[in-house]
Amino acid sequence: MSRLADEVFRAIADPTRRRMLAILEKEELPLKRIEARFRMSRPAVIKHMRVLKSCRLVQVRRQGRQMMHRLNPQPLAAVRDWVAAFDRFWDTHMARLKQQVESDK
Amino acid sequence: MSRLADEVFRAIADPTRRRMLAILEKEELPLKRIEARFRMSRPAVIKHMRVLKSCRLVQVRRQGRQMMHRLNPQPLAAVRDWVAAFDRFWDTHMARLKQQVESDK
DNA sequence: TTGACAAGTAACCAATTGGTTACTTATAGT
DNA sequence: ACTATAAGTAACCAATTGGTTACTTGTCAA
Repeated sequence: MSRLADEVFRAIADPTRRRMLAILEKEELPLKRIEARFRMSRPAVIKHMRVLKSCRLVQVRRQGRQMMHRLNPQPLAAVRDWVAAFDRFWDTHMARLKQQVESDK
Repeated sequence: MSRLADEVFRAIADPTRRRMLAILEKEELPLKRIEARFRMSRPAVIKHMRVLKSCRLVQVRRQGRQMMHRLNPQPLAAVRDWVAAFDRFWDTHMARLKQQVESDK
């Protein structure tokens, strides 16, 4: 598994960071607007954003003295794909169970 | 978000635990067979399994003196669903982009 | 050019995490 | 009853994590 995928799994492990992504899903926001939504200091928010940026889940552009943060869901594809593999496992097992039930008739 | 979902996100954040799930995807295994696949002590493996069990990703049954471990992918549904919400975001943005491109013609 | 404001760094701290070695418990087989 | 084997706990440790306060940097606007 790629180093970036590892980072994404780590990034979304924290509930605060998941909330941050959910907030950015609705709109692009400057740091101070994000900050206002959390009961923690700015440095704490900045650290979380650093984690999200380093795995490309959040992208930033400067606008005057504000840093606009926007969501980039693309790296989540790694998570989606990883989970999907287990869906197939699930299906297989359901099929086996069904087969067993059938043969018991 | 539910306490169990939080635990699942934490559980799959660790690459070792993801590998363990991948191994159990293929077959139900006793601890010592799992242990044999990792270069770490038994207590370390047991601790990882404890995390996986506490969020129901792994279920255990006794068979003689062995503890058989099997995968239960069901809790991963929380992750699948959470990621799926962002797929919709992605689609929306792609649609907006397309619309923009269209109107530029 | 100075004042105000947004963003960011530095240094620190307590709690959690992922690992270790040494020891214990439980079950099977002779 | 004894021995070997599988699983598990206890106690510890270093590194990482998620937070803090105090201070710095960068940009706009008067």
